[in-house]
Formats: sequence, C-alpha cells, structure tokens
Amino acid sequence: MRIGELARRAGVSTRALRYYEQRGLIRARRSANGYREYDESDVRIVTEIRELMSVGFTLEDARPFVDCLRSGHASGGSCPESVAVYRRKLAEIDRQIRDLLARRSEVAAQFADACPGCLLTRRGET
Amino acid sequence: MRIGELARRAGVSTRALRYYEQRGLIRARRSANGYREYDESDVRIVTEIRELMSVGFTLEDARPFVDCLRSGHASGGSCPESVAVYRRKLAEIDRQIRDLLARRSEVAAQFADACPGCLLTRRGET
DNA sequence: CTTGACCTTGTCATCGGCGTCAAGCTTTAC
DNA sequence: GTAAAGCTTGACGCCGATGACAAGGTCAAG
Repeated sequence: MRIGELARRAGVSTRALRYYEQRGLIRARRSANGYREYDESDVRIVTEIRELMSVGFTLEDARPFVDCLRSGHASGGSCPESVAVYRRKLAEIDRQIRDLLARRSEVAAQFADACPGCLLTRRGET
Repeated sequence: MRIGELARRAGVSTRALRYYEQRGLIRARRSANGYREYDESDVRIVTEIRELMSVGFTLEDARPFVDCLRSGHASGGSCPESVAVYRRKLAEIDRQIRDLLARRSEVAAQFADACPGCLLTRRGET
C-alpha cells in the first residue's frame, strides 16, 4: 500500500509518517515511480507507535518497541529494552505526580500568603 | 541601578530581563547613554515574577501580579485578576495530576498486557 | 486532453523562555 | 592608554511533533 492508505489505516497524517521515516522508525520500499510502498507489518508498527504516544511516550521511547516488533516478537513490549522504557516511563510519571503535588501545595501556600482569606475552599472546589 | 545589578539582585540573567521588557512585564528608564535604569520596585517585580515561575506559572500568568504590584498593592496576588489566575492554576494542576494518574494506569496496563509477569506488584496495580 | 487525487522533496512556522553569539558602544580601573 | 567589564540591538538556536505551503511528478477516469 502507499502512504495515504497507511495513514488512513493507522490514523495518522502522511506528514507524520514521513517524519517517522526521517527519524528512522519506519522504512519504505520505493516503487518505480518513487512512491513509498508499505505492507501489513508497517500498519502494526505505526499502530504501536501511536498507542505509545497516546499515553505520553516520545518517538524515541517508541524505538525499542519498533525494533522488538521487527525482530519478530508478537508484542513490541516484550523485549528487555522495551521493558526498561516502560519502567523508566512509570518512574518518570511517578516523579511528575510528586512534583505536581508539591507544586500544588506551593501555589496554595503562596495564594494563602498573598491573599489571606481568598482560599476558603478545599482542593478541587475552585 | 543598571541591568546587571538588577539581574544579580533578582537572580536572573540580563537576557531574561530584556525578554521580560520585550513582553511588556517590566519597563526601564533610559539614562543619557542609552543604558536601562531600574529602581527598587523593579527588584520587587522581577522577584515576584520568578517566584511565580518557580511554581510553574508562565510569564503571561505573571502579568496580573505585576500590574497589581504597580497599582500600589503590597502583594501582587491580592488583586481580583491575580486571584483568578491562582484559581485557574490550581484547577490546571489538579487536572494535570488527574491526567497523570490516568496515564499511569494506562501505561501499567499496557505494560502488563505486553509483558505478563514483568510488572511484579511494583505499586499495587491490578 | 484535462481534471483531480495522490505522490515527491524541501522549507518555514509553531510554542516558551530564554542561551549564545555578533558587532559595536561606554564606562571603569589600573 | 588600554584593557576589561558592562551596556546596546539584532538574530539564530533549541526542543518535539508535526501543520501548512510550495512547486512539481504520476496516474486513473471521463
């Protein structure tokens, strides 16, 4: 299939697909006229990338998953490198949550300090 | 005082100060040679900006606080516009926290799905 | 033949908050 | 006198993942 069909089937723009190729995440055969040609395995790969991005992974994060799929694994997340990324992302998310909680207290504290009496409600009620 | 001293006293770069001026957050008199001249109130304003930024406010978020200080208030956060920003930021942070918590479950779920047995009760998921 | 859908490469723009030169003033210190 | 600070404006770079164009080649249908 050509790039337009892959884009439709994977739910991304053609621009995104060319970008993924430029970043080395997908590859394409070229037909005689220079058009990119893809097959079913590319649909799988792009779908995997989008799933990961939908939960906050970057393209670089997705790379080990793509490699894992290419090496024949049924799941992109079953290779050691992918598992490492999963763990790293979970740790990263946990840290972000902690940071945000700390930040929330700081903001609330500044607020209370700058404007005593303004913050009369409890969390989430404003 | 000139820009270098203001930068030192407020703990920012001169580049940052020129940027704030360009964005209309601070102003400067000019001495005969074209150098920017600041006074104590500018130290206060820049300090306020940095305090707000340190807890995740953008420069635009800081604008009402600056205006509030300029209008003579002792605290930049005591004007209605600043209070509105505080409330908005708190709501924003709460939303981000909720999003991250949801994202964490999704990642953990994907992880568990892609690699059964990899996620060994690290956080009481499932 | 022509329209229109699809493809190509290449480049600029986005968003925030600056860092980092560049090239040339002024002022200060010795 | 001269060198080192310090100041000026201007402009490019960065990060991530594209969107939006430009200017053209290709191909099937009417």
